Amino acid sequence: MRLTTKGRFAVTAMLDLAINAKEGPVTLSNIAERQKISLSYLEQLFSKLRRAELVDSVRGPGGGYQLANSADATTVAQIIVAVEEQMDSRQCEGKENCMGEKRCMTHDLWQSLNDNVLEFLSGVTLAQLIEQQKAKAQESQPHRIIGPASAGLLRTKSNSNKLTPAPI
Amino acid sequence: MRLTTKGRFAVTAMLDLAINAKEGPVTLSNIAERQKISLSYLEQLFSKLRRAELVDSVRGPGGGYQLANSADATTVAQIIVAVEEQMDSRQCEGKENCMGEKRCMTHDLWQSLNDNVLEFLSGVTLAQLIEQQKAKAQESQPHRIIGPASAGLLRTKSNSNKLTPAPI
DNA sequence: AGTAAACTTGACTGAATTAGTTGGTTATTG
DNA sequence: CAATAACCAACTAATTCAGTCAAGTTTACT
Repeated sequence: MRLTTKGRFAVTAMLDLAINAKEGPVTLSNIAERQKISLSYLEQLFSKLRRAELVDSVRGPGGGYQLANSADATTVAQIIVAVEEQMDSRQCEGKENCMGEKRCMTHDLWQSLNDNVLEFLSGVTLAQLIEQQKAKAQESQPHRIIGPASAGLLRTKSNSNKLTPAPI
Repeated sequence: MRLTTKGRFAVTAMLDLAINAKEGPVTLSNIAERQKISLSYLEQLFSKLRRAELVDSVRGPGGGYQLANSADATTVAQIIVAVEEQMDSRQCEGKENCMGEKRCMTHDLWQSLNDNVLEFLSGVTLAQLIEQQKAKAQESQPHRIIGPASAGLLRTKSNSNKLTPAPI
């Protein structure tokens, strides 16, 4: 998995959709205007989002896009996976005995790091982001918004707790 | 923050360093050979790593690089921040009243997402990665290596647990 | 002191990705 | 039929990624 501005744009657009498509579909031109993202770039992104079945499209006048699932069933992880390319910086491209002896170190290592970041982002839904947006609008106090969402990470089935968390 | 192959290369190289620089510094040529990364690309990466004070360099014959701090005081987050460019896909470039009314949505939103991923990666040290590498070499059973390291995420000081984790 | 090993730096390159543009076509509504 | 808006494909500029090349500098060793 990869984290670039592309994924950010996609999540931003999906957030806009979740907020503004309560009654009827929303056009990409609207999103483009509100979020200051170019229309054609949005088209590319939503083409991927549609193929990933995260949004539904309605053609013709009065048409536009809607979330395919509810806002609390749509995770940031889904959006990013749908939109970002995946990275493969292993010198072995899948084959097993890549470095001869101890199999190139990065082989599984990054896979698990990926999995963990992904699992973290799977714990953050659009609904949560919207709620935080509202909450912040009232309090207007910054810092640590999504923090507790990381509770999603606790769903790890494993239990071998050999690893001690490092001090910051 | 951003996650690309660049950061992966850097972490891989730092891991190699941590493992092989137990006695005396290690040359980039050695790392390049072992990890199959181009020497000059490593030079660029280590230039940044040195400026970030994550490695010490020793010049002259017999020289090379060493970790500046111990392996369990060096986190994946530090390495990635040192090496990756940072992303800024906000249409407002820092100024406050960007969208007029509700300040462009992405303004703090991504900051907190960033912070959380970063905090997660701060919980993973080189020492942990090495240990897992060893452990796996014996068992040779894949899946879920870093999982429990996410315990680092529990260090969130906050308590307002309004956000319920979403089902996968 | 001289020299060679090794790091350091900068400028430069091709490929890939990002972001945006242009110019269509199809489907749907009125 | 005309307007709207999704869909689609090719193309472009800018940026980043990854690597190359060619200097320099520092240090150790003879």
